[in-house]
Amino acid sequence: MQEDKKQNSVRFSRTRKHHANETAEDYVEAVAEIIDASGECRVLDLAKYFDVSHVTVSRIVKRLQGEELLVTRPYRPISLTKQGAKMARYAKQRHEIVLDFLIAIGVDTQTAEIDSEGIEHHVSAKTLAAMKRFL
Amino acid sequence: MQEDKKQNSVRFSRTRKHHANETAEDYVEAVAEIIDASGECRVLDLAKYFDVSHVTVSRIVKRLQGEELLVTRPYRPISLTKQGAKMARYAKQRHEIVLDFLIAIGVDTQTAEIDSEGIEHHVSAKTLAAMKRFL
DNA sequence: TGTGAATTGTAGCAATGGCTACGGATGCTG
DNA sequence: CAGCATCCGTAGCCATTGCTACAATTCACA
Repeated sequence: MQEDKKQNSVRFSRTRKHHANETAEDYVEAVAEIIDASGECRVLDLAKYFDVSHVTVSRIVKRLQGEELLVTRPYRPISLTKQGAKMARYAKQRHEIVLDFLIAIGVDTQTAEIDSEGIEHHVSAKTLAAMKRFL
Repeated sequence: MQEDKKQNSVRFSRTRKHHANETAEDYVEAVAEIIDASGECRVLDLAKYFDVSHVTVSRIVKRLQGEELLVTRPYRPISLTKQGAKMARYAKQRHEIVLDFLIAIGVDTQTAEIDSEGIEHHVSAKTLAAMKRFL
């Protein structure tokens, strides 16, 4: 019973906290991507990227700045901290492996792109390794 | 640009709403599992299952009753509606396919159990089909 | 340079899902 | 059948992520 409980507490990790992590990963990855593509990243770029209002982006950016994942000043572009860049690299790598893996097992590219976005946050190191072996 | 925006709105489906769906699926699946295992499902059973407080369960159960996924009365056991049972069957099936698939690509059972919980909600019909073909 | 468009921030609302503290129901057991 | 333990509901707090409406800032161009 105790073991079951412990196991579930891992399996169903507390939602709010877990999702905040996913958001952080999505945002740093997007910031890296946007800077890479266009030279700088603004609040509105992220709003378009995630298809949410600029207000939502603004608030999340503020939170992530507090977590020292990115840096910005009012009305200024957004850049990643060292820590944020590290997270972005890791997220991107994981994302690419999941994407390539889905394509490798026969999922069409567009579906693979959609699904990999959702899946990537739930893939442990071990599963990621298994996907790499498969590729 | 419009196309990109549209695509992203699918890829990054609005979090709150999406997560509410995940919660619903997790709960109906758990209710089905608990009833199957012990004959009835109580609030506390779900609280132990998800390792959250009974208060959280109570509120979510109320919401899901409003969505006609399950039925209960104060201080009484919880059962699934027809619609809830259907969702539970679908979720269970999808869960099992993802779990078996992860094991098939070489992930150890325990890790597969953890990861499949998170992954299952993000697997489209097409990806699920690809996993089935692989098995 | 000044003014208007575009961008970003702030205020404040809702929904969801965490929690503790406390009170009411239920039901077992002496 | 009385009382106590267990179960469950309510009140009320917080955090996160949506939103609209409005205010402030920046920037380009006339």
